[in-house]
Amino acid sequence: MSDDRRLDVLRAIVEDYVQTQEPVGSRVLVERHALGVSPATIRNDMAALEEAGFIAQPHTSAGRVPTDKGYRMFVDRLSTIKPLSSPERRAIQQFLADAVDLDDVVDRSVRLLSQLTQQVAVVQYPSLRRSALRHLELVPVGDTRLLVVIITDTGRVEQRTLELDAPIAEHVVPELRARLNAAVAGRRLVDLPEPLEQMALAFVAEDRPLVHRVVRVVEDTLAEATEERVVMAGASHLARSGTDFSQTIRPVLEALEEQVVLLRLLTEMAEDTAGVTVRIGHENQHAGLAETSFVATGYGGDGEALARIGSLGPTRMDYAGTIASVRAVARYLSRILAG
Amino acid sequence: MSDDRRLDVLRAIVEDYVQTQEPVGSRVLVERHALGVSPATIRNDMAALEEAGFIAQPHTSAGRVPTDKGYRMFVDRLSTIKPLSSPERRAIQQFLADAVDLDDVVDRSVRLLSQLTQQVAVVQYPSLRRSALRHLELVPVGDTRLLVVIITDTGRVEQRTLELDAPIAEHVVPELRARLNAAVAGRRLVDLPEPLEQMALAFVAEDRPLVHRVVRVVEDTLAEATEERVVMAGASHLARSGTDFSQTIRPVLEALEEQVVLLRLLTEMAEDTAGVTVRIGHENQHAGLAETSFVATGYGGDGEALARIGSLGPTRMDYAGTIASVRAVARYLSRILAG
DNA sequence: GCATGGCACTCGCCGACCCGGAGTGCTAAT
DNA sequence: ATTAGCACTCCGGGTCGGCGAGTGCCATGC
Repeated sequence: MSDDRRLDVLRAIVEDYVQTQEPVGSRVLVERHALGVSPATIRNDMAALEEAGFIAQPHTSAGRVPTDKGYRMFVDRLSTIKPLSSPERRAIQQFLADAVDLDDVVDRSVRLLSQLTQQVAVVQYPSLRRSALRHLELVPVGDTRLLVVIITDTGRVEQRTLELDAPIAEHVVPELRARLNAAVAGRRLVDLPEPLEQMALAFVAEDRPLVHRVVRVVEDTLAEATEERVVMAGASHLARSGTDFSQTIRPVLEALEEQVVLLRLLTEMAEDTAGVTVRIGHENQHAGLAETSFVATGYGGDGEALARIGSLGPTRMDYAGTIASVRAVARYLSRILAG
Repeated sequence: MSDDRRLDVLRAIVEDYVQTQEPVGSRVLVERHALGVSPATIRNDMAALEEAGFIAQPHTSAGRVPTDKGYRMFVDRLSTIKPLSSPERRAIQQFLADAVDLDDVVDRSVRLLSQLTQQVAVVQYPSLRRSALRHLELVPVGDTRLLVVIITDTGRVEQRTLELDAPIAEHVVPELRARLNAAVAGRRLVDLPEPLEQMALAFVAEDRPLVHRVVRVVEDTLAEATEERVVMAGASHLARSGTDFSQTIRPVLEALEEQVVLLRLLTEMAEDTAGVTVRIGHENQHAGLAETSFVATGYGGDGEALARIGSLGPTRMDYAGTIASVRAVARYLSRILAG
């Protein structure tokens, strides 16, 4: 018995099942793939694969269906990554390049990926904590309110309103603005605390409280992991016809509406920016996602990813194609943000 | 024959059908409602109602189901608005009051409404064109780029990057910022063009090109109807079990993913801010929404609404409850924005 | 003239039944 | 180790009948 052939059989089963959505039997397997052996032989291999937990049969005498473990093996052994066609690449590049600002870039990316994979796409905004700051702006609003606008080098803009106890002294704002910007410009969040503390010392004692409050807001805003934003598109693909998946659609939609769940999905994956991570079925923590797989990778930043992007679909999805699409969009997205 | 009773019958049919989701027959009708007549009498009325197009029977001998026209009549005659319970009101108020910024307010509103109605909720961001400007900020980025940040009195923030041909003269930015703000502060978009033109004249000729470009960006940004933003929540409610609606779910999800469709949905409704508008089934232009109804109203602004908020569900929805919820959320939302 | 009771009729739904086909596992032979 | 043959299982689809809900109509009563 050849282990090699068994893996071939597994691969063939996955491929056929993904395509037809129906349990695949030994006969059609030899017909559609050049396996060079008879159905009976395949049956023996299938029995072994089932014993090992890679495939299962829904009913006593139906064909076989891959299990999560089977998909896992399939994905791990997946060597052939189909590259996208070059018109496809150009289309992606062009579409992303037309974006006018960060919101637009992210929006286009998520729609694009959803379109390419015909699945749900998820994109995380470039992380604030890992971005560098480009500019801080202070805008007095009325007497006792101060609007703090934070602009990062990825083009992300965050705003916070600050309620003050006492009216703002006129002279403080311009000075604070100048010093703040001098202190933070070009720095990443991680490197911020000390320069900011230093800067605060430069003010006269009576202005300190205000300065400290502003500093705190800036730090809080940048630190809030909660503020990580995630956008999603293509939910309608979940309702693709001809699949019992439509029974499962409710919990999936519910999961996808929870920012928290989306975020965990994206961040619980391996930290290396190079590779593409695949989570299959029950490997996802969330119960509602037990029948879905998620393919994700990082984008932006060198070495350490700025944020992540991924595609979610039924476990019976086209893994090779999805991986290729996710990787491609991530690459062009990184390029846009860097340029 | 009493027309009054016929309307009662129609009302009873709608109420029962909304509750049970099943065609309602003459017998159960007299059992569950105190109509004071026999099933046979009801049958006559039903025949008349069917003749008039208010109800229909799915199969020759099944109960009756309201048509779009029937729902329309029902809604138009709907006098009893059930007010929300006072704990409910308090909960709404509290939940919205906890919001930290505009994004948060809108986000909370849409989730809240979705929760209350157990349907899809849609909220439009306060319109830029109708908002007043609070502040304009100019941030030079590098030598040839200028970031324009626009802040409205509703707390909305828009940003645009401007690519310039020539490096920016240092002295221009502060002056421009000051004059711009003097020109626009507190004004609504509609009233902007002249003051801006006037202001541009105050600059020496060589700075005019830059000034004009900035002015143009501001006007364009505020004018772009495209930039109207709409957020949606509660898509999972579409997949509520026990309804053939799950067959129709795909086109609905597709429609809801199109910002354009959402916007049309919200803006094609009557312009009066006071009332709640209801669109039933085919009254919605979009084909995918033929089996849904949409309940919406305006919020913010006095007299003329700043933006709109609404709830979308199957035509067989609880109109009275939905109308009450939409109205309640809109009211509190307006209050928050005004305060 | 409207309401009502009675009655025949129409269908849709459900369970029973049956059959064909696909697929398997096993065994014996190569 | 592979393969052909074969008996067995079981799902899916199709047919059939009976049941029940509901209707429309007619004759009757107030």
